[in-house]
Amino acid sequence: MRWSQTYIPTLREKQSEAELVSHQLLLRGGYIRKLSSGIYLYLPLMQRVIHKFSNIVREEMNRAGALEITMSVLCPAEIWQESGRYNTVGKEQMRLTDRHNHEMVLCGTHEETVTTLIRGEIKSYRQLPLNLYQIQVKFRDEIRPRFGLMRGREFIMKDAYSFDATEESFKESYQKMVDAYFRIFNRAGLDVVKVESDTGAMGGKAAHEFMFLVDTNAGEETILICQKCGYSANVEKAIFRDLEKPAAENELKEMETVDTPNASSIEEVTAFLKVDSRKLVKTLLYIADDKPIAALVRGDREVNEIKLKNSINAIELRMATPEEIEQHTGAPVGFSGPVGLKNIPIITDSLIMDLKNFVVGANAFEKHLVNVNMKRDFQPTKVVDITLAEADDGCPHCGNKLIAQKGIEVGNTFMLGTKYSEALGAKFLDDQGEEHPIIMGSYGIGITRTPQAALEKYYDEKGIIWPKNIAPYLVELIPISMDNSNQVETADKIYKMLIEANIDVLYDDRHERAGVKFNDADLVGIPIRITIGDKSLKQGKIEIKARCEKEFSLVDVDNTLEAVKQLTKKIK
RNA sequence: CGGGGUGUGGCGCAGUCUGGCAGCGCGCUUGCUUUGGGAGCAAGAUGCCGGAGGUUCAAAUCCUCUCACCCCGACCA
Repeated sequence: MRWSQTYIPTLREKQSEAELVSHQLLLRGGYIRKLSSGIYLYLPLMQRVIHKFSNIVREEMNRAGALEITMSVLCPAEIWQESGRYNTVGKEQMRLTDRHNHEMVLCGTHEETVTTLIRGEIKSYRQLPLNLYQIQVKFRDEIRPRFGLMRGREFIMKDAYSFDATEESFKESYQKMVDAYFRIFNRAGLDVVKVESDTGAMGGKAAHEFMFLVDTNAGEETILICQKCGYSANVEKAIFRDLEKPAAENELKEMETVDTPNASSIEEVTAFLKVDSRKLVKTLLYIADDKPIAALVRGDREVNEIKLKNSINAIELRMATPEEIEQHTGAPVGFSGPVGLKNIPIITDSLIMDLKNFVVGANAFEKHLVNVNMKRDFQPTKVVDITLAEADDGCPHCGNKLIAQKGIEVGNTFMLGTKYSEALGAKFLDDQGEEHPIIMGSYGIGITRTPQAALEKYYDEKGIIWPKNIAPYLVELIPISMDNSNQVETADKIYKMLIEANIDVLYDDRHERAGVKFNDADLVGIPIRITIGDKSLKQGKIEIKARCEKEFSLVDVDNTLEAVKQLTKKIK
C-alpha cells in the first residue's frame, strides 16, 4: 500500500483524552478515532491489525475443531428473561424496543442466543461434542468507559461455546480451548498467564482468565502467583495460607468494656491498647440486596468483597453509609462489633477461628470490647473465607510466598456447567435413552482490546513497536526523496518485489522530508524499515532496520527480499 | 449515581478572575527556496468561544439552566 493512497492521520501532539500510553499511541498513530464516550472508529491501520489478530484467532479456533458462525447482535429480551440473567446483568445491557414494541437487547455475550440455537438442533449424544464460535461486535453500556479500546462500550470479541455430553468430554473440550489460547497469544507475541478467576455475572462452576502481564497502571487486575508450584489467581478469587498466625492462647479471659478515646481506626486502637493488629477483629457493615450484614475480618486484613458477595449469594453488595452504620449498630463508624448485634447476619472470616481473647468495637462511642471470644460472646452466622489475599501470603498449595503482578485480561474461559442448558432447556438423550442437560463452556478473547494491551509493553519514546504478527504491515519502505528518480525507481522495484513475495508493505511515497517520514514510521511502528537514500544507493545498497533495534544494515538492492526474511525471523 | 475538572478553527492551548476588534503553536492551501530525523520565507483559508435563556450600551468573559467529554470511586463479558 502506498501511503499517499491510504489514510493514516498521524498526530504530532499529545491527545488530551488519553491517559494510557497505548491509547495515546493508537490515537497519534492514526489507528483510531473516538466517536463518543467508549465508542471508537477503526481507521485503515487498525482495521488491518484487527484482521491480523482475528485471523490468528480464527486459524487456531479452527485447528481446535471449533466452527465459525455469526449470531445477531440484536436479540429478543425473552431468552434473557428465560435464562434469568435479564434481572442480574444490570444496566450495562443495552435495551431497546422495536417498532412493534417488542423488547430487544444488544448482546454483550451470547450464551442465551447460542443455547437457544442448540436446543432446537441437538437431541442426541451422537451430535456432541460441539464447539461454535464467532468474531463479532459486542455492546456493553459500561458505567465508565475508559482507556480507549481497553474498556469501550462497543468492542469486538471472539466468543466460543462448547457443548458436551459428559464431564470427561467437557474437560477435553476445555483443555483444547486453553491450549488454543496459549497458541493464539504466543503467535500474537504476547506472553500470558492463565489464572483462576471469579465467575462473576457469567455464573457457572469455575473460570480462568488469560492475563497479559504489564508494569504500567493499565494493569486493571492484580494477580497472585506462586513461583514455586505455579498456582496463580486473580486477587478476586485467590485463596491463601496464613503465614502470620498470632500466638496461640488457651485460656479464655473475661470480656471487658474499655474506653478508647480518639481511637476508632485499627492503627489507633492497636496503638492505644498496645495490642497486635492481628488480635483485633474488624467489623464492617455492608448492605447486601438492601439488607444489612456484618463482615468480620482480622484487624490486619482487608475484606474481599467478591468472596463476601458469593458467600451469601447476593446480587448487589455495597458498604453501608455512616448513617446506616449508626442506625444498625447504634454507634458511629469505628466502633462496630459483633457482640449484641441484633437481626444482622454475622459473616465471619475463617482466620478468626484461630483467635482467642480478641478486641472488637463495642457498638458504643469510643468504647471497645477486649477478650472477646467467638461462640461464648457472639454467634457467627457463617464462617467462611472472605479475606483479600495479598502478596507475601502463603500459596494455598505449597505455602511458598505469593507474589503480586498487574495484568490485563485478554481472554477468559468459563466452565458453565448446565446453568444455561437447564434454564433454556438444551437437552440430549444419552446412549441409555436418558435425558440430560448439555454441559457447556464459554470462551472469550478481546479482539480489539488485545492489540491495545500489547502496546502497553511494545513501545518506546518514539512510538509503537508492533510484534510482527499483528502489525498492520511488516515492512515500511521509505525513499528519502521522492524527487530523486534513482531512489524512486529502486523503491518501486523493491515494492513490487515484496508484494510479489506476499509481504505486506507500506510504501511512504509522500513528498515529505526525511525527518517527517522517519518520525511517522517510528510512531506507526511497522516492524521493519527499509530506507532508500543516496548515501547507500551509491554503493547499490539499501538500509534495513528493525523497529525494535537501533542499528541498520546495508544490503544489496537485489538481496532485499532475503534480508527481509532473515530479519523477520529474528524479531518478535 | 457520588466527588473533581474541561468545553475557544482539524489538533494542542492562551484569553474568563477585572466585560470593550477572538488570539498563539501545530496542521491545512498557494508560491519560491530547501531536502538523511518533525525546514525557511511570503501570502492565505478555516470560529454559532458546547447549547438555551438572562444581565448590560457591550458577553468567550458575569448569572441561571442544560448538554457533552475527561479524571477518581462504585461496576466489569
